Amino acid sequence: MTVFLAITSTDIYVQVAIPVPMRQLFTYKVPAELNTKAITLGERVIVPFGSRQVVAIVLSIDESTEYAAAKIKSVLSRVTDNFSFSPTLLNFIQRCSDYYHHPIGDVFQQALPVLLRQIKQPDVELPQIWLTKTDLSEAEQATTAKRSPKQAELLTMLKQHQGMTWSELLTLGFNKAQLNALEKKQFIYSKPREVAEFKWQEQALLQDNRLALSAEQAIIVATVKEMQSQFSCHLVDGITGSGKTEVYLQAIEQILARSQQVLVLVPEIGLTPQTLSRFEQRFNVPISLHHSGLNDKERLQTWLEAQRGTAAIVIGTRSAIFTPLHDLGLIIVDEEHDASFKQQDSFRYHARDIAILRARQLNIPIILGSATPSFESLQNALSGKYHYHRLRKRAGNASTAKITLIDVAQQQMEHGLSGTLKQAIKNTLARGEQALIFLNRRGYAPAINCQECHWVADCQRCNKPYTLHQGQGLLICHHCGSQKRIPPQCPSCGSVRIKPIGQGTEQLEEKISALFPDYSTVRIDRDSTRKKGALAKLLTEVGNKEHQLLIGTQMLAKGHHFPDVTLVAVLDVDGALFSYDFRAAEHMAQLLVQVSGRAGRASKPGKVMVQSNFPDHPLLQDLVHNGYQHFAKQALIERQQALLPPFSYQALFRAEANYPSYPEKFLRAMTEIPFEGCQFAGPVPAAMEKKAGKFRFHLILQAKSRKQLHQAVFTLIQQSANNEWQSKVRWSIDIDPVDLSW
DNA sequence: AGCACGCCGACT
DNA sequence: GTCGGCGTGCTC
Repeated sequence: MTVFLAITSTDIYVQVAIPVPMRQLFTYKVPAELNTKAITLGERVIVPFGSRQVVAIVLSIDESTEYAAAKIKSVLSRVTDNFSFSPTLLNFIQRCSDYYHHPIGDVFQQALPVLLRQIKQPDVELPQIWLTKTDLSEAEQATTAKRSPKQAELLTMLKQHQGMTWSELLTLGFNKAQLNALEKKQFIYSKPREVAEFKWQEQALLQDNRLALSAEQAIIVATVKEMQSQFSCHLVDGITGSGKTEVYLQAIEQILARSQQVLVLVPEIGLTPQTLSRFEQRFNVPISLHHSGLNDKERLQTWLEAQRGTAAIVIGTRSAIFTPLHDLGLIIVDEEHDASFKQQDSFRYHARDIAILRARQLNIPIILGSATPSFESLQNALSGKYHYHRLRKRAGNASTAKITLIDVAQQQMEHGLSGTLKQAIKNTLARGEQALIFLNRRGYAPAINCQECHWVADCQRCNKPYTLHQGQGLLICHHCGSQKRIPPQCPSCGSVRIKPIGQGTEQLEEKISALFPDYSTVRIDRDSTRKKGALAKLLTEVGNKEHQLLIGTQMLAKGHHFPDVTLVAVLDVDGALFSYDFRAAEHMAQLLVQVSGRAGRASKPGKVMVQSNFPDHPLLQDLVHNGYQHFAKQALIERQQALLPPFSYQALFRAEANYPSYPEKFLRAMTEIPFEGCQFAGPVPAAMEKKAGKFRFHLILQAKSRKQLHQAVFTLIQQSANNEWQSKVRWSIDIDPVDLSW
């Protein structure tokens, strides 16, 4: 039909998504000469937009338009590289835009590799892969094995696989020098990878290291197999060392055996190498990577290999959920509770949540794995919405450190360190073992309490702790917005020692090495590992015991195992117990359990010591004595009673402007109309109220059902056009917000 | 988000 | 006199 239209040169109009934060499509005319080969949905076109040109995506093709003919411009050109969005991916991205109420053009922008968003389209080459030559001299190999073990390791790796890319090898920890050396010795050569759809062959499975499954594991693999052509969501809840990865591998094998592709999502910090290495040991199939260590060209190659069907497995971080896999058969989200799956700016999607959306759309299974499942996933599992699989048995030599609480209320503190803890660190170091001091930086504004009697300033109306806004010397309730001055004295005991909860560890990093001068201290955080390969280097040094005392943040809680670290010290958990952010305790618990899985080994079990002013707090007690699951179930009961997520649904409206009154007024105007089944909390100043000279306010909308939430958000967006403060503020929507502090 | 247009302050 | 500060409005 479209061909016929082209012949008679009837005008064709397209509605396109433009990379601007506007909730609308734009209509353009397609000149007949550009439509000789009929234009298709999902294609990219270059269009004039204002005074510039942009790459846009075709979302509808029409024979007529409602838009004023005089204002319509023509498409300048079509991008003819064949890499357009498939109908299913188009639909997926549109559904993401709808779910998050985020401008469609911006969503497409994020789903498209940087190089394909540009007017000047890249020259696409096939990725180079490295292979071993067939006529290797035994003698020479033996010499290499002896003289350069790392080269030998690389050679073995390449022998097992029919072609690996440089980015894979780099991610696995090899370097260019090793590769060059092997090439010089004429052991290996490179060539472009052919475009061929991945097809399962027997030698794709490297049999030798397949593990026997426990009964628990076998059931999961069998269940996934049974459901492999329908949507089903499986939560695999298993402690560190319980064999989650083996379950993934065998589930993946079933899918690969049908020549289908697998997408594996991992958290942002450094888990890709470990995952890749496990997968390479098992499968001789093309694996493509998508993580922050790759450049734009490499990411484009992953995207293209997935689309062409060359890649059998794609391993990637958050944004890999938008990879255009050609025949996707299974999605795995590892460490599904991890906060890095949620994007925290512009398009605030949660990769785990939309991964479920994508699996549902494609009628395929999805596996969520974690030792500390998010309350959302746990609730879905407990309620029967997901298949719930627990792995309780630990394989062989794995260990989990025990958590103990140190009551610091009555102790003399030295730079945030109690005497008890200081002694424990000393003892650990004296035994020749390593200690890790964990700095759990607050991601939330603190409450205040009395240092004498532990009275906490609560909002009487909401029964929630007030949040301190130091700048103004005010306490603000982040629930109802009520404010009061900081009391000069404790209303309970009259003491003047009123302090923010969870502070006083700021300069610790500098002081600590002074406290233990005989040992080498190393800091592992964002700053010290910014450089490429820096983290790997530090981890190696720690493994070699070049450092005895490690100081680190969040990132040390993830993935890496430290067998010789037998003491993990967590200096302060109290902030999480008294936060207006109802998820603070959940995150704290996940962190403690994750670190406890990082330390020690069976022969040398680790210990986690946690300092608190409130060691009797029921949540802490529950976690320490009954474990994460029990704690989570208890906390879920509290959430249910308080009607908090996952028993209700939230949207967070953020607004910012150069004057404090604008965002507040803008958001207040939104609260004027009530919505069925919905409540507003706020507007309140953001915990980080003034950032980059802008004043920021928050408004939370909470609804009993998803439907009611979406209806209300939809209406509020419509009405915002008439909001008299609308032009004075920048504002955005966060559906299912997880970080309320900024 | 860009980008142009426009209307006021301190410069060669 | 004009260069440029950023407030405002528009983009098919």
